Formats: sequence, C-alpha cells, structure tokens
Amino acid sequence: MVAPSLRARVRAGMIDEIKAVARRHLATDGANLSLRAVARDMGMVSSAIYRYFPSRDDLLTALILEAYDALGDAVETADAAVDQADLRERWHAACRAARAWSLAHPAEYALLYGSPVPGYAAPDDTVAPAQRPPLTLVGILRDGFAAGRLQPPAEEVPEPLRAEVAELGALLSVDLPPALLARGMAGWTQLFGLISFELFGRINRTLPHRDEYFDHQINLMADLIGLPRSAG
Amino acid sequence: MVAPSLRARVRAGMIDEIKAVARRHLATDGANLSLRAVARDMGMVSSAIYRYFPSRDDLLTALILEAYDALGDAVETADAAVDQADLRERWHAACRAARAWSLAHPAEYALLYGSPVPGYAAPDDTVAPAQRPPLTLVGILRDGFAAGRLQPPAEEVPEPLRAEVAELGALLSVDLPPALLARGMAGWTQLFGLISFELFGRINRTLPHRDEYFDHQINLMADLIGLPRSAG
DNA sequence: TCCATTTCGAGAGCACCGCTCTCGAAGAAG
DNA sequence: CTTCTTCGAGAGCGGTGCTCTCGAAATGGA
Repeated sequence: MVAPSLRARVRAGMIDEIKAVARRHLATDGANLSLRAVARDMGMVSSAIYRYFPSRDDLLTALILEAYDALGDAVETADAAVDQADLRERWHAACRAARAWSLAHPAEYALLYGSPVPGYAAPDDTVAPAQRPPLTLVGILRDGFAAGRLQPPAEEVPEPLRAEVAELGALLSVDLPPALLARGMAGWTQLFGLISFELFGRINRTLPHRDEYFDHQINLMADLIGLPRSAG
Repeated sequence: MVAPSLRARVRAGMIDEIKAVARRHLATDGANLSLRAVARDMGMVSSAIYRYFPSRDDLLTALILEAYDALGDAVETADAAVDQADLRERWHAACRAARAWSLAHPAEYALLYGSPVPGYAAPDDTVAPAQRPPLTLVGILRDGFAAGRLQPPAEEVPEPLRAEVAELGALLSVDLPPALLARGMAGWTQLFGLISFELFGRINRTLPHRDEYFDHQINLMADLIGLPRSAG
C-alpha cells in the first residue's frame, strides 16, 4: 500500500468536488443535469470535465451509486438502532428512514426510482446497492420467521410462481416461505409507491398530515405481513 | 352550431397529426421528446410547430391528457365489463387493465407516473383525468360497502388523520369509512408500485412469471381490503 | 370581384446542450 | 535537465427549444 501521489490526491479531490457540485445542481435544477453548468460553477470549461468522467452518464452513474448507498445506510442504521426483537418497530424504523431520506433528497430519489433516463442503462454495479433497502425489509421478516415470531400466511403461492419466489429468496439468501416473502415484497412495493406518490405530488395535496398517513399505511402492510404489534 | 371552416378542420387535423407523430417518437426515443424531430418527420421546419403548440411543454400536456384518458377508459371499461356484484372480479379486472395499458404504452406511463419533468408543472385540467383510475378502484369499494358486501376494517384511523381521509372521501364523492378508504388507497398505491417496478425494471428481472406475480400481489391487496372472494 | 386581414410555413438566428479534437502549459519521473 | 504524462482551454460539430421576420396563401367583407 503505497501512499497516493499528490496528483492522485488532487484528482480524487476534483472528482469529489465535481460530484458535489453536480449533486447541488441536481437538487435545484432537477434531473436534467448539465455538464456545462457544473463546469461553469467550478470555473472550468466544459471539456475539462471529461478528464474525470468520460460522459455525462458516467457522472450520473456515480451519483446514483452514492445515492443508493446513502439510502441503504439510512435504512440499515435505522433498522439496527431499535430493539431487534421488536419486528414491528424495526419495520417502522426502516420505512420511516427510507421516507425521510427520500424527502430530504427528492432529486436523488427521482434519479433512483423515477422513470429511467431514455438513453441510460444502469450498469451492473448498481444492482447490489439498489437491493440494500428491500433486503433490509425482508431481513426483518427473515429474523422474525427464524425466531418463530412471524407465522407464514395461510395462503399458498400457486406453483408456477412458488418456485420462482423461492428461487428469489435463495438468491437473496433469505430463508422464508414463498407466501411470506411475497408479502414482504408487497410491503416494499407499497413503501416505494407511498414515497413516490408523496414526492411526485399526486394524492397527498389533500392530505396535510403526511406523517400520520404514511405511518398508517405502513402499519397496514405490517398487518398484512403479520408483524406482531409492538408491546406497549 | 356552425360547421367548422375548412381552415379550422385542416388545423385540427394538423394538431392530431402532430400528436400522433409525437406519440410515436415518445414510444421509440423515450421521454425526451424533440420538437425538431417531430417537425422533421412531418416535413416541416421546427418553427412551424409553434403555430399549433406554443411550447414543447404544451405538446407534452396534450399527450399527457390523452394518455390519462386512455388509461381511464381502459380501467373503467374493464371494470364495467364484469359482474358488478363480484367485487373481487371487478378489482382484478380494473387492476389488470391498468397494467395491460401500461405495458402496452410504457413511455406514456412514464410520462404520467414517472419522475416529474424538472421545469414542467402539470396544469389543473390534468387532475380530473388523473383521478379516474383511483376513482374506479375506490368506486368498487363504495359499491361493495353500500351493498353490505364489504365490511369496514376492525381498526380505526386515529384522529388527526381520520377527518382528513373523510374529507378526501367527500371530495371524491365516495361514502366510505375512513379506515376502508385508507385501505383502498393502499391498494391504489400498491397497483402503481407494481406497475412501476415491472416497467422500470427493478425486481422482476428474476421473476419471469410476471402475470402470476401481479395477480398474486393484487389478490393480497384485495384480501387486505376485505373484498369477498369470487364464487367459483 | 377586389382588397384588407388573417393564417401559416420557411428561414435565419440566439443561447444552450453533449461531446471531440488539438494545443500548450505544468507537473512527474528518469 | 530532459522526456513523458496529465490536464485545462479553446474551437468546433451537430443537436435542442424558442423567437423573429418575411412572403405566400387562404379567408372574408365591401
């Protein structure tokens, strides 16, 4: 492990600064990030940016990766901060953390979960960070089921689908009955839908008590999954 | 009611043709619609388009309005086509119609439910068409509750939120217990999330049986709402 | 029928965009 | 001290949304 040269450190600093300025532009101007505007803000000419990012999409990818990790960190630390035996509280904490991060970073959320940019194809190294939030949620189910605190639902998943859901569970390394995993995925889908509706301004214009609405809907999904209600 | 002049008819035809070409471009090139490309396809110069649409956003708004109406038509006719007494079947038909339309028109779906275009603010005349799909869904609940075939859920919505949800119900002219309406909104949120995940390519890469997955998840929400299972 | 008015397409032009290429200055390495 | 690498500046290409002007054509009243 040799110490990075001065040039390498300066270069890393430049990359960080470009990303920081780009993130600021993203927050104010929305999703259509302008490389030239970022360069102007840094006192550079636009072509100089290409010394650090081969294209605008690569800069976007870097921002997406960082956003996924920031969201994943927020959700995971929120889940880890509460009593691990209290499944309902863990579910609440994880969902609330996801919503809080999204409300605090709406442009980055849109980058992650909005409509895909036309020409842009997410590279493969984004899938692992992207799975962290849903993995946290199903991890709560895994822990609960392993501890016997979470009962599998009454219904069974019919066969063409059952094997696939089971395979998905194996892929995610969560040992869950397919019907339970399917309900967990319903919870994740619901969480995404709730945040998207709130951020993209659909229904909630008429619902000023957004926190209470979110909590109520999250509780409904926790009921559907069968998470035991918190004691107290 | 005077017959429209020749010039007016030609103008209306031009507007329709521009929208048709724009819709085609939307389907192939994605969300970033180029006015110049549309003009080129019509053998016109770009500035001529401005005789018919004052800006690119206005053309987008026209496309959005038509898309909302097309989706609303699809959902409403699917709901109306089945036995009105079979609530579960109506729920299924409406949700499947929404998904089918979305899969057939992914770019237009992204226009409606994707991340909002940065500078674009949806005008007020889009809210009524936008409410048609969720109104169809809660209409199923309204009919079921009025007919006594749908029981209100056991839980009660706590007070700061209860009044707001009730007010929302009054605004939508659906007479439902707040807790039941909240569950209906959960179903609508879930439907949006399911379609978005499938279209924007998130989880379902590992789930080839998408139809079965969708049906299973929709059924889960129908269970949560309390829709009676179809006889047979 | 003639003429004033309106409509509309073409063209040039402005500022902006992503991206490529070349060139010269400056630092790193030998 | 010299060679090589790195990097910013600048010009330029084709694209975008949008504005303005001009001339042709259609409309409609006298």
